[in-house]
Parts: sequence; C-alpha cells; structure tokens
Amino acid sequence: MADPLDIIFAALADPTRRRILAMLLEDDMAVTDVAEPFEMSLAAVSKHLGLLSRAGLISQEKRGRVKWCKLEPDALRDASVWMQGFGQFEPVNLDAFERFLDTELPSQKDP
Amino acid sequence: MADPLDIIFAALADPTRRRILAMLLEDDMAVTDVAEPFEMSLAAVSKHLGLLSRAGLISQEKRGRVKWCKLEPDALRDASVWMQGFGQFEPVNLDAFERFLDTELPSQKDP
DNA sequence: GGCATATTCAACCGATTGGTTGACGATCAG
DNA sequence: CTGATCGTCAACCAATCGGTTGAATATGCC
Repeated sequence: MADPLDIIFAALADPTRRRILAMLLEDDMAVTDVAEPFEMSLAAVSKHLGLLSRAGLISQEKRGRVKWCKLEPDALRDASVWMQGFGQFEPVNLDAFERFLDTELPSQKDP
Repeated sequence: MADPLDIIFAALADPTRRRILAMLLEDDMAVTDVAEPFEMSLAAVSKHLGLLSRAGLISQEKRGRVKWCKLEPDALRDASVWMQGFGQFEPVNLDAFERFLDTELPSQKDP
C-alpha cells in the first residue's frame, strides 16, 4: 500500500474511526476520553487511533501521562481533492457557493 | 457494515478500484475492456467491479453478452458531503471558485 | 448444432482487519 | 516507596480481502 490515499480511505471506511474523527472535530481529546463512549476495549480504540495517526488524519502528542489526539484535516483534504477530480458532483459545491456568493460578496450589489 | 459510507470508503481504499473509476470517468466500458490494462485475472477485476457496484459507485447493465459498466457519481457525492462536514479543507474549493469567478463573472469588471 | 467470446462462480490461499485478553512501561498522587 | 491511572504491546481468534485457478453459464456467430 504505497499510495497515501489507500491508507486514508481505508481509515475512513470504519464507522468507529469516522465517529472518532467527528468527536475530535469538537475538541482535542485524550485517548481514554475518546474510548469512553465506545463499547469496546481501550486497546481496540488505541489501535484505531494508531491507524488514524498513520493515515495522517490525526496527530498525537503525549503530555505527561496522557496522550492528546488532534484532528489533522489536511489529509482529508487530499482525499477530497481526489474526489473533486471526478467533478460530477461539483453542482453541490456550486450550489453551496451560490449561497456563499450571496453572503460574501454583497458589496457589489449594495447601494 | 450497515452504513453505506463504510462500503463506499472501503471501495475507494483500493488503488485498482480507484483506477477503474478513473477509467470509467472517460467512458462506459465492458468488463473485459476494463480488465485489459491490469496485470491480474479477469475474475479478479470482475470481483472489483462487483464491489464497486455494491458500493453504488458504478452500475452494470448487461446488453447481449457484454456487461457495460457506468460510473455513478452520486455515491461519491455522499462521501464528499460527509467530508465537507469537516469543513476544514473548504479553502480548496474557495480557491477553485476564485478562478471560477474570474472566468464566469468578468462582465462586472469589463468596461 | 457447435464453437468461440464474455462473464461469473466456487474453492482455495496467504495477508490483513477488528476485536479480545493479560502483561507491561510510564507517570502522577500520597 | 506504593498504588492507581494512562496507554501500548503481544499473542491470539474469526472474518474479510485480494488474488489465483478451473469449471460453469450465457450469448453470439456460422
């Protein structure tokens, strides 16, 4: 598995890991706190975090005896860029951007 | 694996399958033609196509004795939407849209 | 009918995955 | 020092994956 996209998409293919990413979206968390809502062993969650880390989707920094997990959205962006290459679903973005334009660039319309 | 995202991301995690999707981006193809550039058995490629089909990323229609494969970008869009939920990489789109604006809305700048 | 083409099926293989448990190394608190 | 907490490691297990091969099923051509 050379291509980083292999590892990134594989990491995203598990619901536990996607849920972890969503949790980290709110705030950085310690490993034990990440594991708390899951009905599985701490070791299992630790493995998931290791996988997410190897995929570059999160980073882990040990401070004292607790290891903090932080979302790293850059890797996600790589995957997103690959998908954008297909272009077929660009209309979704176009639609969002239509609204974006309405709110972000009203100065040209204002009196 | 209940969540369709599980199957979609798992399908995208394999380089062979991503390459197949890229090929189908150009045109609809028969199974044998899809398999041609790959250094693996036809049966293996057939399995990959079955997986992509189950993920909803392609559709297969049998006409005569050949089965045509067609890209179905809607499933990809589902995955893209999930990623957009993270929002952190939106700047990429913004950048693309900046260029889009330059080419699509020059009338307001023209003399 | 008889043969070639297109595709899948079935059985098998080694590697990987997602989970468990129990032992282990760090680190903090008293 | 002692003990509790945080986290990983190692060994194991069942299930799945990505690939193979060989047989089987359609379908088209003459």
